[in-house]
Amino acid sequence: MPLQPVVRRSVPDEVFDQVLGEVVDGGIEPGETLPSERRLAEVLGVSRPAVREALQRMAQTRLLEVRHGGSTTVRDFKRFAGLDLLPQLLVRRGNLDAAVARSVLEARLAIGPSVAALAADRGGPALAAALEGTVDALAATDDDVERQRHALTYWDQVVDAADSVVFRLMFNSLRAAYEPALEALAPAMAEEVGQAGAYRVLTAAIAAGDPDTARAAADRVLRPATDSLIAALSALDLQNDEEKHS
Amino acid sequence: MPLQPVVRRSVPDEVFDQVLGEVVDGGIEPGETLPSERRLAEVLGVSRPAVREALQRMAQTRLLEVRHGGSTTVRDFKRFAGLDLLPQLLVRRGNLDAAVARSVLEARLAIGPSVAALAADRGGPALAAALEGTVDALAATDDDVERQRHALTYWDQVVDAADSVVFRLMFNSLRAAYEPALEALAPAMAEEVGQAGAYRVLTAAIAAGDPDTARAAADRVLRPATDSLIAALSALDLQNDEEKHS
DNA sequence: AACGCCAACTGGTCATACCACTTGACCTGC
DNA sequence: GCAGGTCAAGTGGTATGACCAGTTGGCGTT
Repeated sequence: MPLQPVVRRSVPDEVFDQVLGEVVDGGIEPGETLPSERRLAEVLGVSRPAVREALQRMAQTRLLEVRHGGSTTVRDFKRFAGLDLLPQLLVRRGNLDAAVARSVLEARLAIGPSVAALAADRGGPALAAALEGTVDALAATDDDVERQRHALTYWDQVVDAADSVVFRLMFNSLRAAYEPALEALAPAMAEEVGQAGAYRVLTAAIAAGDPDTARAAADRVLRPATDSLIAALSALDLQNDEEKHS
Repeated sequence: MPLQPVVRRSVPDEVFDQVLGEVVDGGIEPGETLPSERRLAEVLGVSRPAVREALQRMAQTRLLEVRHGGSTTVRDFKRFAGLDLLPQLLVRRGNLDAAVARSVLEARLAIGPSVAALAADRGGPALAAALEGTVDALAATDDDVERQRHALTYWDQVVDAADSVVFRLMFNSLRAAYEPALEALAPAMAEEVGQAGAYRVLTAAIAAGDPDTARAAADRVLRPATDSLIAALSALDLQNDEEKHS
């Protein structure tokens, strides 16, 4: 087995994860109050600053409402959590959540073509050369993990060219959720990143400054793997349901 | 003037904002190291735990890289920041950033129709009734602020029906950026939220379970205000440029 | 019964001490 | 001279205890 970097989990990290689990898995309903910081510190066997740091981080993502002098209440994460929570929802307790994964694929398919269209509209000649270089690199390797990285680089360049802060931030959030599982997903994504030709067509459309063609080409890059993965996820889901009922 | 709730800014909040400003405005380049926690505490005249809390919160949003024993370095927020940073980018130092606002409008126009299509595909009969009720409420008031709130509720219901975690989280993030400025934006959005008819067409398409029609109808709801606002922002931008050069 | 005060509890902040880790200079042995 | 190990200094990580500041609810007064 290949050597892995040791994971060093700090105390606040641990507390954060535990409280997050309670909130996300419904152990504490929205509107309920959390135990006081002192009490939590006592129960968890850690110092109050450690608890405090975890709760403040959670408050920053709008999952808690902390009131000076009053109690700390849990908010409805489905209504208030931002996209930065995606990594924690995508893989919970070490398992991939099929419904979340499906929605990631759907979002990718919905947004990618729009970004490509914007890039076609705004990208200059330098962009085309850069994209071609990335596709060349993608085509030059046989390793699926490497190919995925090149594909990520490719989309990174497209997003840059789209010159949209919002899409850039969305891309960053999605990448943060995706990258940790990149190696595990290599077989599943092999179909997509193996199609260098589709990327070349997209590159040509972007280089030509043709938004509509670029949109369609991006769809052709993303759709096949999206469809087959969603089908696979559905099958997995049915299977899990059967196991539960047996 | 109407009484306003007092804003209570905690010490870590203040530190967070200051450091964030340095990072976002380029006062500290990516890769550079931050002063040590003790040093920062001394310079800012606050305690180390306060500094620590601010830095940890910043690290959670991937804007800093904190290494135990080593130094804390600044990361490139353009590459790593998630969508949750949007509120702070949209309005910086009290001013609306035109480029960011434009990208919000673009993203809204690109994503809204896709979400509507998903909702049409997945929504049941209960959804149609709920949406109609919201449009009725929207049509029943003359106050632009109230109308905006109803429009938000409308989209909230659509996003719910789309049954997609990712789009839900994106919507939450966008709303978090949008709501604080809701009152200021009332005149700008009046054009859109005044068109109850367009919402009714969209509602009918969703109720009919027709994704393609819903997509087109959503586009018609969002596009007019999007186009005119982007035009207004461009004019504003040119004007600012002229002021700079004069 | 209504009001106002106050004690108890909550989060907010600070100072300080010590632990754990990284770094780089220095020193050793070859 | 240089590869190796050693160690001190500096960094972030954690804990403790104290006190400030705001909220809440009960209890007494009116």
